[in-house]
Order: sequence, then C-alpha cells, then structure tokens
Amino acid sequence: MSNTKTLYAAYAAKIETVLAQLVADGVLPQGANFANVAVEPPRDPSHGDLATNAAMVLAKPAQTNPRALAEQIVAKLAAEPTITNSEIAGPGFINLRLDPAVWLDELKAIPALGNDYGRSVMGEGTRVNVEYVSANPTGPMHMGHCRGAVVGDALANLLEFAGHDVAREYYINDAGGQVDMLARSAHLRYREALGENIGEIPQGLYPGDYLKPVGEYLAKELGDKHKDEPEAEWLPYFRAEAVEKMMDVIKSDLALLGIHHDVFASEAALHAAGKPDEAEMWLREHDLVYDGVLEAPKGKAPPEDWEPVELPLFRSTRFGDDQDRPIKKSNGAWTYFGADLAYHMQKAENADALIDIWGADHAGTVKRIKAAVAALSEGQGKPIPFDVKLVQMVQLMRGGEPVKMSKRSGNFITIADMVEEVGKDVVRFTMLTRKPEAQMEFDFAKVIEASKDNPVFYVQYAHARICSTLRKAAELGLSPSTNALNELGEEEMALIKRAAQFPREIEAAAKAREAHRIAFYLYDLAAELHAFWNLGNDSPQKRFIVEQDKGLSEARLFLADSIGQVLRNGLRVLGVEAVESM
RNA sequence: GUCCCCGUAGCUCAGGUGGAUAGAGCGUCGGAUUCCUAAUCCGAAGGCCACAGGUUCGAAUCCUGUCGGGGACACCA
Repeated sequence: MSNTKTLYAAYAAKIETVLAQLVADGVLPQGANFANVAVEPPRDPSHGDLATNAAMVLAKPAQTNPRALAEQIVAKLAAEPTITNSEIAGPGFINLRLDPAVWLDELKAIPALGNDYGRSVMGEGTRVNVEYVSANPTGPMHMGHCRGAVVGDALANLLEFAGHDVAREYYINDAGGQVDMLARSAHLRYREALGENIGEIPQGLYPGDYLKPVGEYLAKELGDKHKDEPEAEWLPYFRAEAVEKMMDVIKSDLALLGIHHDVFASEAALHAAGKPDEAEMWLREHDLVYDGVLEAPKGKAPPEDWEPVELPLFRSTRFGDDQDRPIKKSNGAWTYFGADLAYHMQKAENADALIDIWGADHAGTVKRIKAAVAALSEGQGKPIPFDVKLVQMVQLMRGGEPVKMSKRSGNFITIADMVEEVGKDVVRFTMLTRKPEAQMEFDFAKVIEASKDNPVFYVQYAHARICSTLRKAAELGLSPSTNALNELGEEEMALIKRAAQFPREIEAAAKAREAHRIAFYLYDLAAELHAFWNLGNDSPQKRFIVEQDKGLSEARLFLADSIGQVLRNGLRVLGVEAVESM
C-alpha cells in the first residue's frame, strides 16, 4: 500500500470496475450513478473485512431486486484473487473477505511509512485557512477560549495531515472600543506604577492585575511624561503598546496548550490598508449595500435610546438573514461586521477554503458573514468554500458546583491555571472527546481526582505498554521482524485491521472537519490493544514475548511497534504527547 | 417573537453524511494479577434513540410539527 490511497479506496475502485463491466453487459443502465456506493468495514467484524451496499443502491435503476443484482456482482468479483470469499447477506449487502496477505502488506506499510502512515494526499495541497482563538487582546486567555483553541488547532493538524496546505490564523481585534478601554486601563496602571494612588478601577475598565506589569513597563520606558497629558495625546501609543503586551501574554498562554499560529492579522492594519472601503465600493456597485434604516429590534422592548438612523446596510436578507446588517455605525466608523467582511476577503486572497472556529455566542452572526463571503467571492469570480464551526460553551464545574467566571471583575480561570492544574494533554484530549457543537461539562475536580479514568491516560497507557514491551524485548535480544508474520493468529489480525483503518479515519474526519473522531478512534485502538494484551494473562503463549518462540515473538513485536506508530501519529494530530512510560 | 445548537442506558457521551442484532466509559453486580506495566481485561444487568407524523426497500441518522435544555437577537466585539 502506498500512502496515496487507503486500502478501502483501493477496493472501492475494484468494485467500481466490476460495476462498469455490468453497465457494459447491459445489466446496469448506461450512466448509472455510483455516488452512493459505499465500501466500508462492516460494523460487525464477523461479517467480513469489507462490505458494500452496491447491490441495494443500484437495484432500482437496474430494475431488479438487490439480492439478484448482488449475485451478478459477486460472480464478477470472483476474478479478483485477493478476495477470498464474498457472500450476500441481509437485505443485499455483499460481504468480502480478503486474503490475509493484503492485511499483512498493510501492516508492513506502517513502520515503512513511519510518521507518515495515515498521511493522505486527499487535500491535494489546497490551501485552507483556519482561523481560531482570535480572542480580544484585552487580557490573558481564560477557559472560555480553551475549547475553540483546541478544536481549531487539532482541526488544522488534521487537515494538514490529510494533505491540505494549512494556514493557522489569529485575527486581532485591535481596532474596537474595547481597545480604548484597555489603553485607559493601562494608563491607570502606568500612573499607579509612577506612585499615584489610583483607588478603585472605574466601571468599564479592565481591573485585572495582569495589567500591572504593563503599567510598570510603560513607566520605565516613558517616565512620567504622559502622566497628566490629555487622553488624546497618549491614547494611540498606549493602545498599541497594551495590545502588543496582551498578545505576548496570549501567545504564551497558547504555547502552554501547544498552539502556535502562522499568521496574526490585525484589524487596525486592515483598516489602514483600506480593505473595508474596497469591499464597500464593490458591494455598492452590485447593489448589495445600500443606505437604509434599521428596523427596531423585535420580540423585546427596544432600548430606551433606540431611534431610527440611516446606515449603510448589507442585504443579508437576500441570503436568509432576518435583517439587513449595518457595515458602518452612525458615527461613520466601521462596525465589526463591516471590518470582518473585508477581513474574510483578505484571507480569501491566499486560500482556497476558509474555516472559522467561533464560540456559540456568535452564532447569530454566521448567516451575515457567510452571505457576505458568498456574495463577494462569487461576484469576483472565485467562489470560495467557507465553513463556520461553532463551538459550544463549556460549563466549568468544580466538584459538581458550577464555577462562576466574570471577566469584568477580573476573576476568571485562566488557561494557564488550567494547564498547570491538570496538564496540557488532559485539557486537549478532554476537549476533543466530545463533538464541538454539543455543550459539555468540564468538572475540574473530576478530571483531577479521577484522572485514572480519563481517556487520555487510557490511550497513553497503551502506547507506554508497547514501549515497555519493546524495551523488554530488546533486553532479551528480540526485535520486531517480518520473518514470521504468517504465524499471527485471528486476534492479531483483528488488531491489524483496526490499525489499518487509521488512514481511512483520517480522510473521513478531515472531510467532515471533525478532529474528535480521531480521539474516539484512538480510544478504540487502545482498547483493542489492551484486550489483546490481557489474553496473555491467561495464556502465556498469547503474550507479545514468548521466549521459546523467537519467530512468533518478533512478528508480534512488529505488530506492537506498528500499533505504537499509529497511536503516535494519531496523538500527534490531536497535539497530545505519546508517552513512553507511565 | 425570530434564529442557531443539543435531546441516545441511572450519569457522561460515541454512532463514519440512510444500512445488518443500538455502542463505549463511569456507576451496580460477578470474575481475572506466581504473568511482557491491573492506569488493564472478561462477563452480567441496564434502551419506546424526547414525542407525533412524513420521505423509502430500510430512519437514532433526512423533512415537518410539538415539548424540553442551552445560547444569541439594535450601530457591542
């Protein structure tokens, strides 16, 4: 097997050849659609190695019943030497058994490809931009950012492994009003560092202690020359400095989770480059932006100060949104949406596909941004696939009690706290053992106390066991070898088949853009390994190392080594350490 | 009132874009350790896949509606 095609894809191709022959024979109609034909491992392994639904899908166009068609397919498949048995089951499934040599060849491919086993060319090098985290640069990363950060990072790894050219991007919201607040907060800390008693931090400013070092730094750099100046004099400089310092904090927080972005895009720079104006001009030319009046908010009482204003509006209602959306505020400044729209166009310049990872609290803005990107990219002759992945909230618990977090009070659990308390691997794996669009609870106390029940240790333990076995074997002068692979029995074959699914899992997960599938796959693979291992408790002949039988031992060690490689490759995608001992 | 997610074993969750008899972990009950790492394994019990319709050879999965949980609904970011 090469790394260009999974085993399953290879057999799918063989079956398609058979189907094409049946078209030629007139059994199937010309132009029959094979798109729904699937070739997959059956859910129940006792059914065989591969199963296809071809006969069921195509029975209707062939004007026959599934089992009759299946017989014709089976007859043709008899010509394929590596298919040792094919039988028709249930409503018309065709179950295939493969020559064990096929599986052993796949097994040999694992150490041969090493860290590249499972790597796919499916992505064909297309450039995918994954934007994730993009937390406001106003403070350290806290738990609210954690899930999106991990999910985005694992997804980026996954897509890269599946053959895409991935850019990991962070959008720095350094242009909005919250950055003015940050600058004012920093100025206050600056005055404090100069010896002034600043008292209570006023409402609306950021009260956290993390700004103290920034104030001290500024005091040291600048002395007291900005101390009593009017705000307009110092604000721009303080903004830039404070944002830079906050980004340093954020980057080091992300590093604790093993996350590193390739691109940090600044909203302020976007404005400076005139991107929003360009976008607006184009949209106006195409009647997608017009000057209009916003409707009053529905369903609840309008705010006291609500009044109709004429604003430049994007026609998002044409794309299924409830309301057209302003791209500029009444004071002439760009709205977040106006800038974001331009930002996505900027990203699209260097990418073939865009993915955003957002918190669920931004769900309401998905329609408008998708509409805008669709309109702009299609209009400019380069339609670009654009996915927004919503990551649901994490309810943080401690011993069954919800943990309250408030950013404004400056009292929140940071990612740094989290990593220190439970470790990077636990944080990452836990966040990935749930599909991102479902809400999850993360009980701090549980993860720490019951850490032995945590799936991450289960998978790591499997890897550690393998490493330990290989170390032990080396002491005995045994090493992995392919010399006697044919001595491997049914139980070993089951393990091999599970491991051989890894490339397929990678492709399927990448296609669906769901990294969590890899976490579940690794858990299953680890379970299969542990189960095999424990056979050796009852019968010493089933152990990896059977001292009287060098050939069998070395074949099993080859298997163990290969499983270890698959675990490592999968864990690498998830960004979790494959430990060698526990 | 509108929009977006979710609803599967007592609890926490999987379920590969429609397939075969519904799957794990925890918890409960019963077993395995003179042995390559027991952070492991084997077995048992536990289900109206929220509910009602629909689509078809076939639905936990797709469509519609209802109920329940969470989130978001002016120019904030």
